[in-house]
Amino acid sequence: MSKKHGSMTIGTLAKAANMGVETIRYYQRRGLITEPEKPFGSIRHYDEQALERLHFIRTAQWLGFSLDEIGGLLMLQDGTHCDEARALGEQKLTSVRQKILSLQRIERALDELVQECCVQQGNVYCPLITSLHEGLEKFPLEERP
Amino acid sequence: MSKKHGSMTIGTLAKAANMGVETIRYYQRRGLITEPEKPFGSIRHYDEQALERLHFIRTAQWLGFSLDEIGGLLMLQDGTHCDEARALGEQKLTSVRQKILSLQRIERALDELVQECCVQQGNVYCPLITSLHEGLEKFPLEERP
DNA sequence: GTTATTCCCGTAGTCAGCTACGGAATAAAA
DNA sequence: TTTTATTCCGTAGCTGACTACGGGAATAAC
Repeated sequence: MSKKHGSMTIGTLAKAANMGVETIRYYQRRGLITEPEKPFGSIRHYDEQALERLHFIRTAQWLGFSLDEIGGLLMLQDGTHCDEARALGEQKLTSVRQKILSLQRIERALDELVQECCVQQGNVYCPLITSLHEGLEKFPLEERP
Repeated sequence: MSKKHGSMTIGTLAKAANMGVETIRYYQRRGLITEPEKPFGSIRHYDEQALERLHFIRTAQWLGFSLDEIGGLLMLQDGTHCDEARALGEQKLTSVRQKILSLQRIERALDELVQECCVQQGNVYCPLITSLHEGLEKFPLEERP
């Protein structure tokens, strides 16, 4: 914690990003973050950008993007492929919209179920479970990847 | 397709549930569905209940439950644990809602960016990714398991 | 009655996304 | 300066959710 941010070792970076060192190294191997050149001696140093990238990866991942997809997003970064970037961006936009729709359906389903579960106290059968059996059969099961 | 439903072989069950035989056998191994006793000869027979259970599993899975969680739900099935079931459902509901919000932000960002990307030809930096970084920094990163 | 499926069962492989191991080199703390 | 972290790097292992393989038994189709 002595150096200004802008020069973290992989360990401190990992701590800052709240993930393991090995995970970062794994992302490097996957090409998701670039391994900084190491100076004469030996140890590599990472800057704020790397941390941001890790945050980005985690968020995108949480949103349901695979590491490959995230790699695609990150490759748009150099700015020299604006066309491809736009294409990929549009593609992602479509998939994001689909995900939103799916999640909204899920939300409605779950919401209904939880409501029902509150109301019918003292029932022998939990309506959540029953609904999962009965009520959800009409839901589109096919749309999962 | 000769026997009345109530006596399916694993293959027909698989077909009815639209999944592979191996998947069903896998669920049996995981304890998600009980393996019916096999009569004298050799072949096991499955009834409607098994099919329902498979539907349940698939639906719950679609709702974002892991197989372990589904196992938990199935154990609550006796109806005496309605509270726990509700809690589990509410938990999922919360996380689904958060995901929707995040995705909607990403959607807006992507949308704007794709627009901008068209306009600003010849720019060195693609505004798409930059904004993805900025826009996402405020997101709740901590809530992932 | 002879093929051809289908079932049974165990084991093994796959894919994504990590996580751990081990041993040498280097940096930080005492 | 010695001890104690940390880093580096390759390789191997793990978890979740399947998916496939192989060989023998049982049943269905012709």
